[in-house]
Amino acid sequence: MSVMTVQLAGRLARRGDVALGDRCAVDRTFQVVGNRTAMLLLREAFYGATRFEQLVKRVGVTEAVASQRLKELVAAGVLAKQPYREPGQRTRFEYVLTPAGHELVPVLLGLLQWGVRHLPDPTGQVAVTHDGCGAEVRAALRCADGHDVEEDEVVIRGDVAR
Amino acid sequence: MSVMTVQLAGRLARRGDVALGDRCAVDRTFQVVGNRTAMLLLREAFYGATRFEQLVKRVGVTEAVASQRLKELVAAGVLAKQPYREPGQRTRFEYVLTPAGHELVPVLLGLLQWGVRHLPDPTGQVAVTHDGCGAEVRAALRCADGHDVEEDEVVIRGDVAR
DNA sequence: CGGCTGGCTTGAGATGTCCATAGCCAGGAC
DNA sequence: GTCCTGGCTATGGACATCTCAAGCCAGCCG
Repeated sequence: MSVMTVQLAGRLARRGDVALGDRCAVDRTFQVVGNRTAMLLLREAFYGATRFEQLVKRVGVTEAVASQRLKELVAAGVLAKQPYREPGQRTRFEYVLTPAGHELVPVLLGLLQWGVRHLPDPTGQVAVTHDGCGAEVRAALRCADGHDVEEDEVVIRGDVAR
Repeated sequence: MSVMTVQLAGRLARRGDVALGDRCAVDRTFQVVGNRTAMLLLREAFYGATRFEQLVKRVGVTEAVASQRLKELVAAGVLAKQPYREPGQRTRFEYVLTPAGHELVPVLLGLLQWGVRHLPDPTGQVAVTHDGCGAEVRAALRCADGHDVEEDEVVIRGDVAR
């Protein structure tokens, strides 16, 4: 077990040409939310849709695909499948964001906002703003101590078995 | 042109079952960085790789795919293809993040950190920390006025032609 | 000149993700 | 019981993306 520190940006410690530190965390996350349907399901869950039919209609995907992706999202711990019963109805299931799912919201809104800024839709304009002050919202980096973190202050450290 | 406000979360204004406000910004962004190779190329560009051969080797993808994705990323304004010349060499090109590309870094690191937290790699451990204080780094939302923005303080407002 | 290297391009085949359509099942409503 | 609805599952085909393998071109090196 060797320990390697990757200091960003530009001052990158590497051994050979292999990406150290990360290796495959981005890959693994992408296995879960790296497809259109999963990301749109996540968006709709964030917007407040919970029921299967609702999700299918809003995402605009077939039931087969929605079913498959929802299963994967539940397995990955992004969504939870919870029973609920409306009066006079049988027990059904709804899909709600787990705490881990909520942690993906900055990523989701980062993608949304980036598209709004850099790939504008010619047929309509969208703004993502802060409810209190009306200013534009963007994804940023913050550390657990509450500091704003700039790109060059990020350290990715990996204890990678070799 | 009608204007609709989508207030999150749970207190969502909708008309019918169509997602308002966003419509397709997430989709459009996903056209650019919604595939494994593009995201990994972005990661390596962030880590400091610039040359074609370097990117190919580190991402672990074939030259054909790398060439294709790099072209798309350049077309989308995420990377810039710049000429450079090492002494005694002919002019070559390097790929560097544009300002728009740098704006995707919080998204990229958000995905990375989410994978580190929720999909741990059994063969090694990785940490993403703040250089100054050593605390864990995560993606968060911040508005242009500098406020921290919570999930339920986000307003997505769309002027959507119908 | 011919060889080598970096930076691609092209083609064939595997795999993944999508859509459309159809069908299954449980449990109220009748 | 039969119908209907919500929530899936199954099949087939289209298209995107990946891999492997081969080849092309520019320019420096000998």
